[in-house]
Amino acid sequence: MINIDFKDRRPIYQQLMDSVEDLAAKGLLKANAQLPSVRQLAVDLSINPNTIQRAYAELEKRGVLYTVPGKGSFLSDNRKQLLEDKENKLLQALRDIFAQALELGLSLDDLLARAKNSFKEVTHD
Amino acid sequence: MINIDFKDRRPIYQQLMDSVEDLAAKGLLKANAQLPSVRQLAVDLSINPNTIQRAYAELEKRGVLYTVPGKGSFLSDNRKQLLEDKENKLLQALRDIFAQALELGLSLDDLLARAKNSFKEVTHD
Amino acid sequence: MINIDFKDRRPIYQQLMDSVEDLAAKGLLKANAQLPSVRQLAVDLSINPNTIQRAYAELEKRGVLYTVPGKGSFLSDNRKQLLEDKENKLLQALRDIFAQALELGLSLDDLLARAKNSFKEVTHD
Amino acid sequence: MINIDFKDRRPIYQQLMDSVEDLAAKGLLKANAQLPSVRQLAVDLSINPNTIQRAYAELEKRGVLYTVPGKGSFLSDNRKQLLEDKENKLLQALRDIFAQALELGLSLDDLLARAKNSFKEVTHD
DNA sequence: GTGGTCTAGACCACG
DNA sequence: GTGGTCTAGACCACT
Repeated sequence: MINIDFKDRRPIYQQLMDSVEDLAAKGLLKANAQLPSVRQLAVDLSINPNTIQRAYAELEKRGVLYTVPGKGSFLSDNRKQLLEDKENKLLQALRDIFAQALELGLSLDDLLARAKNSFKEVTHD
Repeated sequence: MINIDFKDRRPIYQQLMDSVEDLAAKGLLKANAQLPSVRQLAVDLSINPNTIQRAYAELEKRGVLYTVPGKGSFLSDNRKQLLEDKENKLLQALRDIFAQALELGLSLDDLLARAKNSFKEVTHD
Repeated sequence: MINIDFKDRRPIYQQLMDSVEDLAAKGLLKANAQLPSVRQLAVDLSINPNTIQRAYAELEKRGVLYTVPGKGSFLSDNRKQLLEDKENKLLQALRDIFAQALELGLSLDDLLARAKNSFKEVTHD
Repeated sequence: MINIDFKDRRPIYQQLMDSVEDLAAKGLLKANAQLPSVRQLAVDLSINPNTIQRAYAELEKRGVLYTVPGKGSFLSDNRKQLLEDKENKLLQALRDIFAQALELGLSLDDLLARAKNSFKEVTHD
């Protein structure tokens, strides 16, 4: 369910956070479900517990999960908010791309059409 | 022409490289035009000369510029190649966004339409 | 009467102690009234009996309640003392706030007036 | 300027954050001033660099400081915002106290008057 | 020199 | 068992 890519430039704790957020946003983890314990996940992923701890702590500050000391970590009930946030990020990323295309003098519609085509090819597998 | 943002997360040498590439891709710097000397740019931007040196060295390795010992650094004549590269990067970025939208169950057309709309509003200034 | 908030940062045994002390100070629990048994409360609140045990033990150490082996736990007759303690805590908290306001250069009277106003608004329900 | 109390219950990194925020809010540290380096402060306070690093990282996320990798950490220019935040925290703390006093049946004006009096005595030194 | 990440291992509080 | 904090020491990227 959670994969770490050691070749990825992003730090491990960041990859972890993204994984958990994705799982939550996609609904693969239900609200109030208990997450693997820091130590267990550390063993499973062959990662130092401190690194897991850091990811969980940041996710708690962001409201993605809540933690009950001595009991464990549990997913928050905010999938809707998560989805909204991710949607806004995608929108902002698109706008940034649009701006760059504009500056380079590229046709936006042409670019989008080509992106769609090559995307379909890839996902036809 | 070249601005450095110290609060930007990207390293300074990276920002420098991006700036030069952008200027070249947009045609604001012509082929074979002489670039500011390492020392001059270091003074202008209040940056360590080593940092400028690194950026120039990387850009030379990428073929964006060439250096004539004792004379200075000059822009290569490869605007076409640069534009193509940037276009491919944008396409790849779009495909990544498409994939994420798909995973989140968002409507791609809807997302694109909204991005276009909010983009137009912003750029109507 | 007693509520536990698992998302509260305070440990559960602490929340329990605070609840009992509050009920006693407010007079909602009379002197010598019998408290729920450890087992009963553990079931009611879905909490580990050890946690209840710890809270009761601490409360007994503080003189808030007394335990008759084989019969149960009963509230001590010290509401006056409890009230005084809580009052002193509030006074100390106020003094701390005053000190902080002073350090930040805020007007104490102004701050108090605004706190009163916004407090009244909230409690006018 | 920065003191750590090992008897304090608050974790060290938390004390550190509070200290820096206080210095910034009180204006004892000017905007864009460079903070001691992680390693230097670690030596000065006899604390592990990781702990300093953690405090600085959190302060950066809160916008209290910004960091230029390879150069150092610098105070952000947001004293006004900091002061406002601290003021709101004090207001909220006051409202909480008011609510508790109300529940205990204490006279708010009486409580405030006594707090003021005892506060003056202490600060008359 | 600077900050950022990670590991290993320890100790504490909580349930 | 759980999470939270801290130390020691290492390595990396950046200036």
